[in-house]
Amino acid sequence: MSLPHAILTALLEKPSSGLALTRRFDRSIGYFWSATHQQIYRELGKLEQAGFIRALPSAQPSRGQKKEFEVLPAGRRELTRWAGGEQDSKPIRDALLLRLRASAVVGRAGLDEELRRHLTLHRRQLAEYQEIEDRDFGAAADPEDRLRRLVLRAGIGLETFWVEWLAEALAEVTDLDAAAEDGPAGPGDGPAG
Amino acid sequence: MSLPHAILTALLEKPSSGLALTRRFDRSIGYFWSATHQQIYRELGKLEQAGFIRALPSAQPSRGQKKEFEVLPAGRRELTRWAGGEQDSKPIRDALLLRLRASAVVGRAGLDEELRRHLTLHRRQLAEYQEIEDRDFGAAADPEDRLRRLVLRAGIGLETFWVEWLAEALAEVTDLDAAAEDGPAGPGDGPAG
DNA sequence: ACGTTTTTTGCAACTTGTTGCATAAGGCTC
DNA sequence: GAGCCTTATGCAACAAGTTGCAAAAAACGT
Repeated sequence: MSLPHAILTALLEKPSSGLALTRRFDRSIGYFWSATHQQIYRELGKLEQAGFIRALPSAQPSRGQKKEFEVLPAGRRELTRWAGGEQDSKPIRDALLLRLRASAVVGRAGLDEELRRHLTLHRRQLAEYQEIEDRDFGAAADPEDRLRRLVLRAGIGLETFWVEWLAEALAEVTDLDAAAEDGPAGPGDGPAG
Repeated sequence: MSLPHAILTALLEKPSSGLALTRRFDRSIGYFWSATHQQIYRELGKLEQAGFIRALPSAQPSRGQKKEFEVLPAGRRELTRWAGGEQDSKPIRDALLLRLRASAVVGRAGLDEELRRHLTLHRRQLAEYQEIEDRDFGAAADPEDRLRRLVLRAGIGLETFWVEWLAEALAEVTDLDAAAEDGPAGPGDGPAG
């Protein structure tokens, strides 16, 4: 729904080719709006047809040959229009939380390993974000960078939350498994479900 | 990808009709795995064909007539199998963060209103979660409820994070707008972008 | 008994996102 | 210059999610 606007933003920050965009989506923008190269190429085609962007004249239209895009005035207007409206954040869809809920019914086999795995992943992501903050946002500068830093701090806050929650969850599950070994077990209970 | 497992979990917790499931997805399970009634009916059909669930014998197969489903042993096995694997949480896709990034390029017109709107929404959601915790999870009880409470606490933690971040963002944007009124403005700057 | 509303299930068309592969150009190696 | 890897663009088929609507049954009012 907002992929075109993500691309317009990225292209306004810096005109790029499809592959360069894909790379940037893997790094900065993709942290909060991911997209595959397929989506990006398809959307670039649509945006070009809509007259929002155009290929830089240097490149001929041939397959396998780099094609750089820049945003046209109509594209900037469209992004401005979109940014003036409301952005509804859709509800969470988190498979790990779903699995916890499932584990309450069919048993907790392997749950602690999975929690530990996620803990590692989120710690790594948090470290990456903090590295970016240290590198790119030393002293708060112009308004543009202060807004971008705000976005980064959302990422840091989210990862911090997950790391803390996962630690709490791990402690709880460990406690449950220990209790199941001594005491009697209820239905669907026990570490080897 | 995990909608069938969300439904199996819900049906194991309590056999239900399609509409009843939809209602429950609007409340508890949908807080971390949302689904429309369309998705649910379609998936119920697939699950029935796969032999994972069956309609309770009482109901005849006729349109507009309630049809309750229960999970068959094969369905429980499938859910157990799924819960034994890895659940990859997909990257965030947050339109508000995207908009912040866009606002850094095309101006901050209306940004503070939007932040305030989200703040209200997240405060409301947080209150709803806390009400559920107070109502349904007084004293920590059996292992099943302790796991479900853990899930709820993830929701509470996430909403708490957003409320805090939005307050921080609002302060930052207010400060930027104030600075733009006195001092000189850079490119893409100014409260009326 | 009759029309209206609500409940419940479902089809069809569409949009968005994913996966696997194809194709072309350019550079590197031998 | 033939083979191979990397870069770069793109098609096609599929899977998942959304939107709008239809239609049968039940409940309700008069």
